[in-house]
Amino acid sequence: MKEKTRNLDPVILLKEVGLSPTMQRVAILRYLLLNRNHPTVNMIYQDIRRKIPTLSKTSVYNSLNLFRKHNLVFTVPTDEDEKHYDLRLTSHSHFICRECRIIYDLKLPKININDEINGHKVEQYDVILRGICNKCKSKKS
Amino acid sequence: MKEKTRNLDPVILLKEVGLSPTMQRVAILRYLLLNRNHPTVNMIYQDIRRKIPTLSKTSVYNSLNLFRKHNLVFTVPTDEDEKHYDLRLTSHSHFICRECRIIYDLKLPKININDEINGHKVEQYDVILRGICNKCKSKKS
DNA sequence: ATAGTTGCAAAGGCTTTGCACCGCG
DNA sequence: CGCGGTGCAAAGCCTTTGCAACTAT
Repeated sequence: MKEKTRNLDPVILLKEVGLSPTMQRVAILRYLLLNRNHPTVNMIYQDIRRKIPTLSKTSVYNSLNLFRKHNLVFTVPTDEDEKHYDLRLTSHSHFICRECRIIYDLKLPKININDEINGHKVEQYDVILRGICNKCKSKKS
Repeated sequence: MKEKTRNLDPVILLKEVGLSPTMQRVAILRYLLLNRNHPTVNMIYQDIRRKIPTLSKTSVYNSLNLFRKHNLVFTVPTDEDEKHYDLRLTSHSHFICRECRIIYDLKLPKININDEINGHKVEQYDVILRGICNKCKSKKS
């Protein structure tokens, strides 16, 4: 089975869902395309501000919430206060290190989920693994 | 394979992990034992306040954070702002309705996760399903 | 003109922190 | 007395909202 390939140009992605590709939006979406690091609003803001010094945090929030409505980005379900954003161009799981809090992408064998479970209509699922990542493990020894 | 049965007495549970069973802590833990509804701090607070009117929200926070440190309770990874608490006496998954935001427990076939993936030490995993629950589905029709 | 965007400032909401008080060994 | 636990008040953050200025069609 082949993953559907999607266009990786932020401008085209935005147009596809009917959003005007403003400088800010393109920059934010491009950041997400280039940095697959599940960033927080602040990480995105701090980075793009170097190129667009007038960028406001509000616009980052606005854009990301818009992107979410259009299923361009998703949030990684964590138990942290800050939201972490994710593109999901391919289906994958996440490993969260309880030491350094870094979120790693993981390719797990797909699990079979019915479209309907206990009468609930299932649209999406996430698998989150937790533990100690390899870097933190070696730091300790 | 049999699930390990655990004592369901809040006092004993607290003592087992070395926490003194104060009135507040017992009440909070008992609430979680009796109400498997993935409550927020506020839900717990509002309920117990009826019996212990002097209870403070701070104490609810203090207790729950303590319980978490001792692995008595966990938080359900959602993308909401309020944390939802869960006991996990048995391993189960969660279904979150994107309409009413209710979190349902789900018994899914266990998935096989290695203790180590990509060099990361896996200690725990969560499966979160999302969609529309049966109640909200029928409301719409 | 008109609708859509941006960004500052303020508000809102959840959680943590500081600290005084209380109770119990 | 000393220690742990509680709870009020305040602070801290993340996020949203209100709104005025701006842009582009």
